[in-house]
Amino acid sequence: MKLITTAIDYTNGAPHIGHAYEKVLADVLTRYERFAGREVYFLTGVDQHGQKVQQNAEKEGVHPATYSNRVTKGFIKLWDKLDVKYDGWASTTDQRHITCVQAILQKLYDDGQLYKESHKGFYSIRQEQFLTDRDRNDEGEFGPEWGEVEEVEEENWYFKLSDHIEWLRNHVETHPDFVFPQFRRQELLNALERSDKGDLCISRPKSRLRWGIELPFDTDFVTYVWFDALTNYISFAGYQAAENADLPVFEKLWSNTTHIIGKDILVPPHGIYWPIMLHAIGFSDDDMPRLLVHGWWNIRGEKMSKSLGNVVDPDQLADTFGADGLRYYLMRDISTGGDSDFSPERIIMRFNSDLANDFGNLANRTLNMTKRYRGGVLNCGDYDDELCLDVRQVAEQTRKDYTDAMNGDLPHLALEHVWKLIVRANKFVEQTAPFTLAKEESESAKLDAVLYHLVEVIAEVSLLIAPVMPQAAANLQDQLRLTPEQRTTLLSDMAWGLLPTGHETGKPKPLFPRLQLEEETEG
RNA sequence: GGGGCUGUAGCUCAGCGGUUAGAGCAGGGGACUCAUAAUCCUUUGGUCGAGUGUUCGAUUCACUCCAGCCCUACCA
Repeated sequence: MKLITTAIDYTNGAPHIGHAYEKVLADVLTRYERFAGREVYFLTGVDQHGQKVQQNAEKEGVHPATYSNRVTKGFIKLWDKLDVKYDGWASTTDQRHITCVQAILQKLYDDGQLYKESHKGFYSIRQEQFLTDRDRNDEGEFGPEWGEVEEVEEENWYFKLSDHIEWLRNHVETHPDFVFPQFRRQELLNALERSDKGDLCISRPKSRLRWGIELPFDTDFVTYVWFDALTNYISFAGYQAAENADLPVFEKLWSNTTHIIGKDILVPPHGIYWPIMLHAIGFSDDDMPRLLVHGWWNIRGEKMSKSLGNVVDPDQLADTFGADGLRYYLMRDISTGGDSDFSPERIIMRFNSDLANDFGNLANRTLNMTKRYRGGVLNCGDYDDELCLDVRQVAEQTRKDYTDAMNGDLPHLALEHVWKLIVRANKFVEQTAPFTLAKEESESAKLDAVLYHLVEVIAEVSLLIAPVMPQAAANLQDQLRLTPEQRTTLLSDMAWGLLPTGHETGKPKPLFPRLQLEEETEG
C-alpha cells in the first residue's frame, strides 16, 4: 500500500492557490494510484498549534482552538469544493496525535537524545525564531521584516541532530529517489555537505507559548513546531496507535510513502529534520519516505505574497472555472517540481481552448452525430480502413504515454498525451466527414465504424482524465451511459473495445461551456 | 562568497554537435458544417541573452559577461 501525504497547513490565514495546488496534486496522484489498481491512502490536514495562531487568537480575544478551528473549516470547505478527497485528516490538536508526539519525545528522552541548555538572544515574535547577528541590516538593527524583536534568555530542550547528520548524508547519497526532482536532491546534498549544524531546539517555555503539546518529562515546556508538525505523518498513519484509535494499520501504510511538499520546506525540515527524527526513533533505511518537492505559482512574474496584495483565491477561481477547470489548469500548466506563472488570461485560454474547444466539443459533436444518425446505438461492424486503424493506434500509444507520465508523477505530461488523442479524433471527424457519409446509404458501414471509433475514444478519454477531472469524467460517462463496470475499468485493463455493439449513448450536453473573455477593465 | 537553475517566435514552453530551429495560444488566409462562432487545412513571425573559444560545422560543448531566480554561507 502507498501512503501519500501533503504538508499540513498552518491555520493562521485563508488558503491560497499554492495550498490548493499541493492538495490537488496529491489528490490527482492518489486517484491515479486507484485507477492503476493500487491501494493508496491519502493523508492531509492542518497544523493548529504555534505562536502566530496564539497571537491571532489573542487579538480577537478568543481561545486559540476557536480561532484555528474556524480557519480549519475554511480549508476543509475548500478541499470539499475542489473534490480533494482524503482518507485521513491530520489535526495537531487531536489527542491521538498528542499522545504519539509525547511518546516519541519520551522515548528520545529516555534514550538520552535530548538535553536542556540555556540560550540568550534576540527573538522575533513574527518569525518565531531566535535571530543572529547576520539577520541585522546595514544599520546593525533588526529590520521591520522581523516584526517585534525582544531579548530573552531561556532554557530549552535540544535534540541531538548532529549525531545523525553523517547517517543522513550517506542515506541521501545512496538513495537517488529520496528526493524528486533531482536538482532538489542536489540542493539537499549541498546543504548537508558543509553542514556542521548544531542541534535542534525543540521546545518553548510555557511562559511564552502555551498553545502546544506539553513535554512529558518537563511540563514547563511545550514542544515547538518540528516534533509537533512533522510527526503527523506517522501519528495519523497509526504509528503506535491504540487499538481503538480508529487509525490505519501503520505497518501496512508506511512501506511506500511519498511526502508532497513545497520547495520552501525541503531544507531543513523535510530534508534534514524529518529523516533524522525517524532514524532516531528506530526507522530503518528501508522505511525512509520519499519527498516529492513541488514549485510555486508566481503571479504575473512576481512572488505571491500578502504584502504585494496579489494573493490568488482558489475559491473564486473554482466559482468561475469549476473545480475541474481549476484542477485541470493547475495540473496542466506547471511541470512537477518547477515554478509556473499564474495569470487570468492563461487559465481562460486553457479552459476555452483545451477544455471547451478541443475536448468538450469533440464529445459533444460525437454524441450528437451518434444520436442523430444512429439513434445513439453503436455498431462495431466489419468495416475498417487506414484512418480507423491509425486512430486505434494513437489511442493505444496514448494509454502507454499516459501511464509512463503518471507513474513518473508528471500529470502535465500525461494530459498533454491525452490531448494528442483528442486532437487526432477531431481531425478524424474532418477526414471521414460522418455528416457526409450519413447522406449516402452505401456508406452506412463506414459511418458505423467512424462513429464507433469516436465514441470509443471519448469513452477512453473519460477514464484517463478522471483523476484530474472527476466531475467532468462522470458527467461525460453519464452522457455515454457507461455501466458502473465500464466506469471502474482499471488502467491496465483498458484496451480498444470498451463499448460493445448495441451500446446506446445518451443525450449530449456541453461539458465545458465556453467562457466569454471578460471586458477589459478600463482604468 | 559557494552551488544550482533560467534566458529559443507577441505569450507559455519543447528541442538538439550537423540537412531549411519546433509545439500550443495569439495574428493572416482558406475549407467544412456534426458541434460550445467550434473543428480541419494553410500561413506570417525567431540574428535560439551577448561575446570568445573548441570544431569541418554550435542554438546545442567550454569559458567570460549581462539579466532574472533559487538554495546555502561567511566575512564579522
